[in-house]
Amino acid sequence: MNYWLLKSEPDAFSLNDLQSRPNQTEHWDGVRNYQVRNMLRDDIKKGDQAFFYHSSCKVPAIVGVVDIVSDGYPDHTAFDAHSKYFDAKSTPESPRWYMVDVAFHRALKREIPLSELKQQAFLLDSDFALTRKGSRLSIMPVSVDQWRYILSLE
DNA sequence: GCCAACGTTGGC
DNA sequence: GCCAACGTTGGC
Repeated sequence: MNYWLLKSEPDAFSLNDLQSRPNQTEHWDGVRNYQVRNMLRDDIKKGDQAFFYHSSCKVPAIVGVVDIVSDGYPDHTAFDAHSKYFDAKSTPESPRWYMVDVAFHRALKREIPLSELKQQAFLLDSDFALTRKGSRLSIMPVSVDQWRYILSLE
């Protein structure tokens, strides 16, 4: 079992939005970055867990935990000419983009802001991807030790 | 294959 | 709104 961090802009899709969905489940679609695509296609598996991170907002922070409830499968929004995620170069026969399904697990007892994570020597020393300079990936791996450490800050 | 131009992300 | 850091595109 592996751990991840998923970024989302709360104005577009927040943890509360996920909790409000039918079955508290949603497709994690629209990823159009090859490095993240590879993770979705090859590495992220049903049964994994991920932090839900709010980005591009007043207080960027880890706000909750979600369950990965599917393996990666082709992102069908790429096939839909009306979708903003349409990509003519991705076809059902040869899909270019992938997604997984995620389910609400729980909200953290308190939000853990990025500013606080940046002050944690353990995370800096262990090369935590979120606080790494220039890191812009919308999905990133979290080690078991990092996962437990962050939960201990709750 | 290089690299300039452009677009995007996301913290501040 | 600014801007640093990346990623992508396309001419050559």
